[in-house]
Amino acid sequence: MKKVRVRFAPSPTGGLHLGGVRTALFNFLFARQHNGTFVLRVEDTDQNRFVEGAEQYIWDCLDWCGILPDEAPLAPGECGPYRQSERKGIYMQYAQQLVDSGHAYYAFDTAEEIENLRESLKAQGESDWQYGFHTRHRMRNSLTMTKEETEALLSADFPHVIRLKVEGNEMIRFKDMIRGDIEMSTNTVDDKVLMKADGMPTYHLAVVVDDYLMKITNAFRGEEWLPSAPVHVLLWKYFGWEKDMPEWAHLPLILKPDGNGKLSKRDGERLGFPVFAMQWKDTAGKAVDGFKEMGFLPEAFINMLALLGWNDGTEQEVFSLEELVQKFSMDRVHSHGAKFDFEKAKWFNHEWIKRLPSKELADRVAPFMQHAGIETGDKNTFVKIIDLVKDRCTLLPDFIKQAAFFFRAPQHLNLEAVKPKWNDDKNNFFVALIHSWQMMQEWKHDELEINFKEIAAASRLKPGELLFPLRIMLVGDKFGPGVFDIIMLIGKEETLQRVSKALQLLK
RNA sequence: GGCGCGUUGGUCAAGGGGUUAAGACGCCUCCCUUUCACGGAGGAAUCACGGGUUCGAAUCCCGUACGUGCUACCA
Repeated sequence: MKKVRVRFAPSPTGGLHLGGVRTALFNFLFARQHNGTFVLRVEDTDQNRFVEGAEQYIWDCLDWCGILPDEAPLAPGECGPYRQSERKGIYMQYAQQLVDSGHAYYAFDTAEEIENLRESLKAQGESDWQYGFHTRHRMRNSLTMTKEETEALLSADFPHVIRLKVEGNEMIRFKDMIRGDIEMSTNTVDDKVLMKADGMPTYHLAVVVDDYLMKITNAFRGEEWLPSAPVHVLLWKYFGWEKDMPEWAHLPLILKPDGNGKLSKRDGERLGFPVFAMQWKDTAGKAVDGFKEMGFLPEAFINMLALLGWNDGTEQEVFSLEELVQKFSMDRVHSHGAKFDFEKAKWFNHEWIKRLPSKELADRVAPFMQHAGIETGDKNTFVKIIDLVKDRCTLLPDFIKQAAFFFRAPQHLNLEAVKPKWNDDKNNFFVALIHSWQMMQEWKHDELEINFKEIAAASRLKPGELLFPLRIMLVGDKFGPGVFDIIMLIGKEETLQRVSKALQLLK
């Protein structure tokens, strides 16, 4: 049995999309599960689309998610280099091999010529033109020219590409781990360009050569690649590497929440949710926040992504990375796309906030608090606060509102909620309460509560109708954990100060 | 247009011939809590449509419709 090797092969062209992270995740899970190797290969063969910093960014995203690869440009292994631009020199010989064996040919048609031809045919109502087995004989290529003519053009460095020569009327069959047997006719696949005029390989040549050279055993990619899979299968065959061809798995698409179609960055902006894992700054300096900045825990992000197109068949929905490694299986991945549901994504985060130990959570929350100008101070106290409010927080920034009043008196008191039922009796109660609490030797939860109830009873008022105003005085509004829990944490001095101040305002 | 892939509630989905068609999110109604949450109980699907096969079909087969992807010297 061959050692499992998988690769995530993104193009460094911008922010890392949800779907990309999921592909990386499935690769990671599969590799870990089979004690295999997870490779990150950067597919930067398109020099026009190359974006500075995108590669480091991809690494950072995977790092944040906790699914770093074993081999990558930044962590070289045996099969480097891991950037296709740096492998430029090795593709030509393989393309040449195909030319020599008659499976590829030189084509000298310029992009303009082809475009013009396509346009004119379109005008005649022939819209499905493609450079292929029934048209290649009308074009300028080494199949239609004499050997001498071809040689002359080549030695004169006339711009050219190398195209795959796809024979017609052949059925290509291959197995997809998710969809089972797939069958397609070569009649619908065109003579794909293998080597571009700039000397770079196209995706088609590069994936096959690199997957072979990197000994990839399982190739996972998005469903949008399915139509060109025959090209790749053909390439594996023409190279004579058929027995080493990886097992394919074409992952279902992640669709936009409304309507249909692939989820795009624009949808996120339009509907108000992130699409990238982490913040991406484009070359113009415009930044788009990702799940991280939005306050997602990587545990939740990964969990949510795993369940987008996969489930283990039980009712379990919350999985840790370790559990996913254990339970993930490609044959339970769906063959149809799923609409992205941001509400459900938030639910996953809420679940993870509730589950993560408060001590751990505190470290994740602290940066958000600091960003809001709140110093979290003593860690033990902060952990207690986190423990008290975490049920109420869905995204990490929610902690700012839910916990701020522990650190500073509320800026604004929602007295409107209290005033309608405010009266002298209540006022007198609080005056008595302040007096009594000032005398307290020890500041203990149960004793404070007992004392509170005693004074209430003496004032012939129900504790409930007094607890509510007290909450407003301490928190500023109608939310937060138990009033006495709050009192314990903010302490005697602060408690009495807030109550006194509120009483002034209520006069 | 051609080719591929797909189609169970608003969304994610379990289900692989016989079930009252799970569960989750969201929504709605209650309970708990005189806050907000958490927690708990409940409510809502003629399984795209039409034909078959079968004693019996969400499940198998064939059509149709619809959706989506690809159809670049982009990946």
